Amino acid sequence: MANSKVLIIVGPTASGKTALSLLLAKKYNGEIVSADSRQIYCEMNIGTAKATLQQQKVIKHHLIDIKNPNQNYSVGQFKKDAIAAVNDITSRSRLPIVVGGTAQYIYALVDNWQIPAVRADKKLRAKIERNIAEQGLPAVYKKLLDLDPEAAYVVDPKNSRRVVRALEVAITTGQPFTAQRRAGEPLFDFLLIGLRGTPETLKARITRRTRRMITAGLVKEVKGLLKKYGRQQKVFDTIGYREIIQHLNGELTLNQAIQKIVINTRRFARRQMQWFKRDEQIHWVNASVSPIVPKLLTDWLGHGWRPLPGRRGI
RNA sequence: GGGUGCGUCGUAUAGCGGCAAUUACUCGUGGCUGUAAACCACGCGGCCUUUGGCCUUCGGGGGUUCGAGUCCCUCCGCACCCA
Repeated sequence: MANSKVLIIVGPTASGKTALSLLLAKKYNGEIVSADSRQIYCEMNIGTAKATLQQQKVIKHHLIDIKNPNQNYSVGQFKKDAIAAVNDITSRSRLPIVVGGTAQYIYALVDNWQIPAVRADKKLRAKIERNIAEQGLPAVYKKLLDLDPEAAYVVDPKNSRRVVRALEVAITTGQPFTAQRRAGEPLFDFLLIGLRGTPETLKARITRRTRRMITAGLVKEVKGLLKKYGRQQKVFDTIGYREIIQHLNGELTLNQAIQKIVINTRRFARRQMQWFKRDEQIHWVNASVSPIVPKLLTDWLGHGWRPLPGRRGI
């Protein structure tokens, strides 16, 4: 299984990952596995910049629209689902192409994170959070260190979410959290391609894409979601959705909301790059028309794989 | 024309005469193992021999004072009120 080839395409939002993945999937007989924490959700289409239904008809997509907005999802679940999808695609002699901007998901797969097999426990988390509110975060952090001294080196004492999770794992399993989170042997033969552009290009693309989303009916999409699921869903804390919700609440004009979406998307893109820029195995490409890509793929795939005829200009 | 108020870091703000000057956001750097489009930390006038030192700052100019972002005068700009 470790010999199975898996192509990974990463990059910040609006860098052109979708377009590139569609081209490569066509040319190399591939199927796409989305590694995107928001495209997981049904009915969030415009704001998450999903491939269109038309495109999904041509190229099979996995891990898109697998949850409703009122359901939770997580890295651990993603890792399982992604492995299953990759194996399924490989078994049909097609090339799995994992595409996405959720770096945590990407690296859970690529670095084979051994994620503690403890699901989010709402009640336990609520209880720990109550303790934090009553006794303060430092006191709760001390409790964690009692159960898991090694956590001092790994868990950020100021980040209550991380403390809550570490405690949740330690309490549930009776084992230290830090003993359970390791990286494993590589699962597949990965090739990582990273898409990036100059900050100016990216900014222009983001601005253009945001306008296109509005034209495509983002406000209507958000209205429909709110009507169906209420306002409280965690997923609605998503760029493009939360600003439109603020607009619908009367807190922002539509233009202000659009501006905020653009700004927040740019910040998001920068944060995404935090992960990717320190990964030395990524082959960086500046635009989806780069001639380097076919060469990389040919070298990596070897002779077993023949590009399908046609399709120039990748 | 008369009166009042206001001009402080990219923006918005704090600043009873001892201040390189508050807070928030933006911005920058970094972290992240089942919430990750989330969450968290640090930095943000300049220079240096950087647990410290030096220089330049709070619309412009002048004054009072050992000492002024803070008080006084004046000019410029903005806002509002009366004409």
